[in-house]
Amino acid sequence: MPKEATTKRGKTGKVEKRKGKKDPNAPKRGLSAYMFFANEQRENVREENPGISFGQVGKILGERWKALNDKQRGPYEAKAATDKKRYEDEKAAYQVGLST
DNA sequence: GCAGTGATTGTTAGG
DNA sequence: CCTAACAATCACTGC
Repeated sequence: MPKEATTKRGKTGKVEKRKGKKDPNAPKRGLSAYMFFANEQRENVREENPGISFGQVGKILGERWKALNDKQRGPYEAKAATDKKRYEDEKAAYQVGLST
């Protein structure tokens, strides 16, 4: 079941910006393909839709994201994977400080 | 060995 | 300052 549409926020509806800190270094994870995709589309989308609020851009961005083909998401996923590696570094260092 | 869980990431916009 | 839809993620953890 926990395989719904990935649109599951917490419980009350909060997803990001959690203040509760549980890890000492909190290695945070890497970004996601959408983050990189948005980084480029944000300029393009907002250009085609000047004056629109986030509600529009946000949704449009999401639609365009999937509108791309798997190969188009490739470069984005690639960045996501690269960023993930970046996180791996923190995680590694973060673990080192834990395993003592 | 398996399962799901939570935490996080970035955009824009406005009160 | 923060949240909200939009999407992916995916490493970590517990028995």
